[in-house]
Amino acid sequence: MSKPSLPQGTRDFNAATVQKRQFIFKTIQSVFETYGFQPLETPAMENLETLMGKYGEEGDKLIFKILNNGLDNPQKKEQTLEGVEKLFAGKNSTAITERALRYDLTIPFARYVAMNHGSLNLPFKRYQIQPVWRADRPQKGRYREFYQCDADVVGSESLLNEVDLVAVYLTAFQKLNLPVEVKINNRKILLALAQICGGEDKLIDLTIAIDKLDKIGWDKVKEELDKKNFSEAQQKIIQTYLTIEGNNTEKLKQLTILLDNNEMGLKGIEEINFVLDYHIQTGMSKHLVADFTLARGLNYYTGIIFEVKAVEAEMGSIGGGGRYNDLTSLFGVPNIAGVGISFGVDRIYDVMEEKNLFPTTIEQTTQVLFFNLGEQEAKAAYLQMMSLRDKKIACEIYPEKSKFDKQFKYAEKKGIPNVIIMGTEELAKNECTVKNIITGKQTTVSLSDLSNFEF
RNA sequence: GAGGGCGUAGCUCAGUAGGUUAGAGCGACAGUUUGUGGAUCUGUAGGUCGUGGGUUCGAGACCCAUCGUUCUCCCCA
Repeated sequence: MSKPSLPQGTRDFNAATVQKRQFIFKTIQSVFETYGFQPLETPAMENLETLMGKYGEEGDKLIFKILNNGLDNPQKKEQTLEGVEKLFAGKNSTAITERALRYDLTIPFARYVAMNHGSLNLPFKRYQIQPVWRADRPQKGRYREFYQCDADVVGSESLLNEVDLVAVYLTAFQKLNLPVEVKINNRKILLALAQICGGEDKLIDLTIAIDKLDKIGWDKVKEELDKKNFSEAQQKIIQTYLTIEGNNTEKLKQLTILLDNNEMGLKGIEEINFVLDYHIQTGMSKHLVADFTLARGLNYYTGIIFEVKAVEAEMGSIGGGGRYNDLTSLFGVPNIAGVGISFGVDRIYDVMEEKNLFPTTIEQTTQVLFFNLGEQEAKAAYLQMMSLRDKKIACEIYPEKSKFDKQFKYAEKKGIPNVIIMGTEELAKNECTVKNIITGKQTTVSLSDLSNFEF
């Protein structure tokens, strides 16, 4: 028998880790609810067709596909072999796989909205906290199974939603005590830049090149632009665009000049201004940074886009989102606009752990351990324990009659602060001994008073 | 998809230019202590050196393959 192991990129979570993760989940969830979002859960698997083509070419490759059952059925051998042929031709085959694990929460949500739009009360605000799976190669801050916490609003084009979602981000991270910066940009601005530099069809090439700036530097970006046939004049504009600096107001002013009254661009700038202006009022604008190099890969975004970065941490983005004006049309229901954000809990956990930001109080364990000193003693102790449990005090009894040494060590390792000793001596007097193993203080308590004892 | 690092006891690692019975610390277990733990001391258990080939008189060490893991790039949370 080989050693047991875990699939690549997946993890087990021990008690301490689960409690810390729960802390993050609960914090985010409570913020979502405070802002009027309601929960939704969708299945771990979707029809492959629902997911394919929604995340770009790269994204499609990272979808975990589920092998169909019954492929060994001899009667279907022909179909199966044909399916395999299709796979080798680079196509998907429903004969081999027709289901896949969810890749994010946004597309399943869009699918849900498309299926239920008749009965939804628009604008519809939902949040969703579930794991997603990606067949990516694991590395730091990157797993094959990880949680996302999404909040989306559909059926409203108002920028007030963007304003609100920024507030959700900043409120949640403030509660988590994790300093962050929310970067904001607008796909309309990127589109405007593309229009100025050779046409809208250049948008994708442009965003890919722009996105790489902080990683590879301008010279390499220029090389990419050369390859994609951007002219010198166009490159000049792009370079100016990328080197815009200053505070948000200054940056937007410079951008306005650069984009030279491009209608789309002005619209984009106006939208960012709207959001910034609202948050000057709330005092949150100091955590908001207009960043025109922000592009975001998911190609369904059409308006404002966000990305959250932990301040002073070696970690990719810990959240992202944006506006998608026609996501449900992919599922045959046009004209439902939406905007949403996502929290990457696993990365948030990693950053908080690295920076030691978890409150010490969240690791909870048993409060009282009853020693087991024999059959009669254990039976008497059990009764006392049940009355403490009624008072919501977490207790347990050591299941075997063992030496003190062993029972003490168990309590110590599990971090149980109190032990109760009920042996023959104590029972004879209807008492028990309560010992705090941290302070070493020992108290004799009569059994009738035990349920009122302050541990 | 491309490229690098690492796989030796439950854990963290050592193992010198290939040489006999592969080591340490921590942990575990037992005793010192029939009902008062954390300390000390003593003792015990635990490894087909990831797996499979190859080179060699001889491989934990060298070579090849394979699996696992980790990191970087691509891309992303």
